[in-house]
Amino acid sequence: MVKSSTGALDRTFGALADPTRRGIVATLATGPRTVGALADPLPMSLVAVSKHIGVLERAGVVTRTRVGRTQVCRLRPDALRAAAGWLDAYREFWTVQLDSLEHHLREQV
Amino acid sequence: MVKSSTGALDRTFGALADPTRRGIVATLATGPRTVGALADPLPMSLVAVSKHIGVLERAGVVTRTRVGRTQVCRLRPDALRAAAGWLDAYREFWTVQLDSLEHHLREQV
DNA sequence: GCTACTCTTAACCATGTGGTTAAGAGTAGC
DNA sequence: GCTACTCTTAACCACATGGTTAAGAGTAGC
Repeated sequence: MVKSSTGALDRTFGALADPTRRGIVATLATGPRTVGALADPLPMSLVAVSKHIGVLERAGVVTRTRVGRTQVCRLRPDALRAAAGWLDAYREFWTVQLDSLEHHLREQV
Repeated sequence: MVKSSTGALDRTFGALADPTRRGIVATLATGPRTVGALADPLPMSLVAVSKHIGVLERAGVVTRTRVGRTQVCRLRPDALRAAAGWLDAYREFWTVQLDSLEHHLREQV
């Protein structure tokens, strides 16, 4: 089925739903890397890593720029910030709301 | 291919990668709802909503408990907190790191 | 220009998502 | 017990993900 409203948050959360891609994000947070440098420690082919980077790129989490014959990846903060912003709206829930859940459970006894 | 290490974060971020499910989370943040109440305003079948809830449930974001002949859904904060915690590690990046990126770009001129 | 290096594209396969309809399982209430 | 209500399971379809290998595109450097 065709996905009608594939928004930015969809792609961002989707991109983070994989340990390999979260690892790439963690690495890039320490500085830019080439595709090869990112792929080197990973237990999969370069092609697979390139495709993971493609998912991160489409999600706006990463940019690729050609430098000589290498492709340098950098982290873009915007998408990650948006995802964190969405979750922030529920920060209140898992602090305040926990108390009222506890309260509710006590009432059930 | 079989997914070997499908961790909790994988499922949590994956669950949030859909606007319908994020909407369900937003609704449940205001209080528990039955499956029917969640499905009512949504432009899709009850079955589709039930499957979305299944994804949220497997991700640990939501619990379902039978009450009479209805099924009541509640938000569980743990999974969301873990996802927000992961993103928090990069909060520094999109504030501090932005300055050094700017600095880097100026150096390139 | 030839070769080597780096990476992407193409083709393929298995699985999960995202939806449908149809049928089944539990519970409420007369 | 029968019926109505609420929800899940089963079967199906189309598409994206997550991996593979093989082949192609750009660039560097002799």
